[in-house]
Amino acid sequence: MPEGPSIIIAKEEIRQLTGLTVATVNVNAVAIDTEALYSMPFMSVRSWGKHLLLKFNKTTLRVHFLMFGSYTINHPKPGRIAKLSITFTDGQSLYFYACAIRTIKGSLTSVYDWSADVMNKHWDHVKAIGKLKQQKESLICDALLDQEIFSGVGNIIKNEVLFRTRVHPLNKVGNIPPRRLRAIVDDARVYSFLFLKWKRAYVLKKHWEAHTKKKCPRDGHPIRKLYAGVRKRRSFFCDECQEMFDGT
DNA sequence: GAAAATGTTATCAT
DNA sequence: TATGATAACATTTT
Repeated sequence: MPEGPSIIIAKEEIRQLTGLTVATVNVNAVAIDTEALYSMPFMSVRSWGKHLLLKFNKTTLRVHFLMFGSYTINHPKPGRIAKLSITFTDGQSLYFYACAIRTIKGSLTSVYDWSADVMNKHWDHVKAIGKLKQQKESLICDALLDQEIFSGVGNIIKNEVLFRTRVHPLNKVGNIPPRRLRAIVDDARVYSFLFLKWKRAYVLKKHWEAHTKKKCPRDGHPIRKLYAGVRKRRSFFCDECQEMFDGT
């Protein structure tokens, strides 16, 4: 479920329930005020990166799927206890499993910087470059996972973008030439939309060039796997065609 | 059946 | 206090 494009798909599916009125709410091990939801109209759905935002009349629910979260509409998963179940007065229902849920008070715009979301129409690549310049010592494989810079980018997108732009994941941000950094920033958005298109068509995995791969599709060299950076997430890369800019 | 993985956050140390 | 490392959580796939 996790990365930004998957949240876009969730948003679109769940949007069909907007306009309905909440009938019942059930939570399991989630600290939210269910009282505030009863009888409330489900107004709209938005997203910020990996955050799915369900707007009700007086409150907004923030759903984060983490690694394993999922949701279903009208069909609860047999034998599973949802973190959150909502039924509407017309009989339809919405279920969230294994996710983190919070309420947000106040306006969303006061909480979220939409220009940091790589899939948002307000995405601002200039701001992203500016933030990267603030952390020259970070490895690019860590910086790409920074949700304050690249909201919505996850580990798959990270690996694919670095492969596509031919930049080695172990580069320090400050060592990457401006033109290449710009290419990374731009491709984070471009690849996210490709991810979305391929995910919708159920052909995402077959388009992976580096992530989980053994052999480089460009030159046949081995793809190396390393738990790199302070985040220790899997990096898949080709030492031959992804450049190091460390001056050596 | 063990292990790893599209991720974040709470808690424990330093 | 503030920062950083580690643990915890949870489910599907390999």
